[in-house]
This record gives sequence, structure tokens and C-alpha cells, in this order.
Amino acid sequence: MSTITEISKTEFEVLEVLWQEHPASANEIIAKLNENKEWHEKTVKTLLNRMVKKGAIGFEKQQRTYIYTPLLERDSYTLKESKSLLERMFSGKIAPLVAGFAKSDELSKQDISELKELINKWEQDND
Amino acid sequence: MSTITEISKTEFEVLEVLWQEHPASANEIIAKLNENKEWHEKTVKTLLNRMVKKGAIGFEKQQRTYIYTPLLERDSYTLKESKSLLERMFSGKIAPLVAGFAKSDELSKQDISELKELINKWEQDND
DNA sequence: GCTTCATAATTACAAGTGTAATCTATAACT
DNA sequence: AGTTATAGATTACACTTGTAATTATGAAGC
Repeated sequence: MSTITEISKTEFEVLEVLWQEHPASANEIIAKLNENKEWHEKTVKTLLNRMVKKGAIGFEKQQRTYIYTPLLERDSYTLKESKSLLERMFSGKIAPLVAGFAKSDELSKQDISELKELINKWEQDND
Repeated sequence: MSTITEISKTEFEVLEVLWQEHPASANEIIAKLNENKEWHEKTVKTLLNRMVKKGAIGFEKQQRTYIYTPLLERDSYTLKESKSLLERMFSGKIAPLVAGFAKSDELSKQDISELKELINKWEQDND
């Protein structure tokens, strides 16, 4: 079930709350979304509709209302997008991206220690 | 001159050859682009035009033809895009992105050593 | 000077996006 | 049973994008 699905940025935001908790009704999703910023109900409904058509989410009828579920894994989607960006702007390499952050002082001590941790783990696994 | 400019993916590809070598005429750009894949001349011209309007590139008249130059720095543009992606999908943190690559075996020994190198450098600079 | 050729400018056009409003069908209330 | 509120479906609409074709304009050759 490889991801053929293209998701727009706003669609992604909606999907995000579904990933956090699903299944969920449109109203639940709308409420969750509105905790952060203003979302018009109609807009969210449209987005849900489009994502259903795209096959990014599915639903089950619960009386009159629909209960939605993501059909797309968050991890595989974000990985695909990350790879796409790396491919397009950094010849597919991760280091130049990180270097860009370092160069413009966007890295915190915490970021660095998290990265070190990851590297340690990687080295343990790949030996 | 902060980057207000939105560049599409194809526009970016065109800009890429301009970053490699500028100033350059439309024909030079088209030739360069065609080394990789087929680009229709008209398409490239349209893209150049749009980018001029967006203020992403500028030009100087050389007789009848235009000689284009990027008005956007590659580094700042890629940094902006990278940050945007991190913000949208990883709460702005770099580690989760790298973790995604690690988890799906997308990291090579070389990637790791480049990362380690970056970290070393960062630690020397930030102390 | 007139014709031709090459550039850039303008126009085209369908698909996707962001952002809703309107329509329709059904459940709920009186 | 009739009316109302509501959920999803359909329609709207301007803007962007990918991908060109058409037009206009000015330089170059005859």
C-alpha cells in the first residue's frame, strides 16, 4: 500500500489531529483544530471530503455522522516528504540540511545531544 | 531583504541552474536544464517570467535578450524551506527527522560520519 | 526598406488549493 | 406528521502551478 497520496499543507494539519486520536467525527476534529487557531467548520469539512476522495482517510457511518480514520501512516508520510525535500535541495543528503541549521545558529544544545544519541544508537545497530 | 518569495518546485529547479552559474541567458539556462531531462523552451521561459514577477530573479537587457541573476540566496531559501518542513511535521526539531531516516535505514556510514563531523564542529564553536 | 527570425510578453487551460456558501437529505423535536 | 436543525454533498471562486501555444516586437539579413 505505497503512498500515492498527495496531501496539501492544510490537509496535513487536519490529518494531524486524526493521527493524534482516531477514529473521530468531523466535529471532534473541528473542535481539536480550533484549540490552536480559527478554523471554519465548512473549510474543515471540505478538507475531510477531499482527503476521503484522495484515499488519505476513511470513514464509517455512525448514524448520520461519519467517523474518520487515517489511512496513511504519519511516519511514512513524513519520511516521504523529508526525502523529497532532501532530494530536491540537498542531493538527498542529510548532512547539508543539518549544516544549514548549524550555520544559522538554529541548533540548540538539546538538538545536538538528541542527534548524538541517535548516532550512538545507529552505530550500535549497524556494526 | 527577507525572503517573502514563494517558489514552486519546478521554479526551484530552474533557479538551481542560475545559482550554479549566473548571470545567464534563457537559452543558456534551457541548455543546462536539458542536460538532465527534457524541458520545453516555452515552459522554461514561462517559469523565468514568473520568477521575475515574484522578484526571485532579476535580469539585465543585453540587446534583445535578458541576462538573468538570482535575487534569492540558495542557502537562505533552503533553510527557510527546511525550517518550514520541520515546523510542520516535527515540531521544529531536527532529531525526529533524522530519526525517521535512521528508522527506515536511509542513513549510510558516510551520512553518519558527516553528521559526527558537524557535531564536533558545533561543539567546538559553541563552548 | 521589407522580410524573417528570435525574444520576450501575453494568453491558454486544466488540476490543485484555500476558503467558504449553498443545497439536500435525514434525524430530532414539537 | 410537520418543522427544524444538522451533517455531508455539491458548487463557488480566485489564485497557483505545470505545461505550453500564440502574439507582438525588435534586430538582422537581403
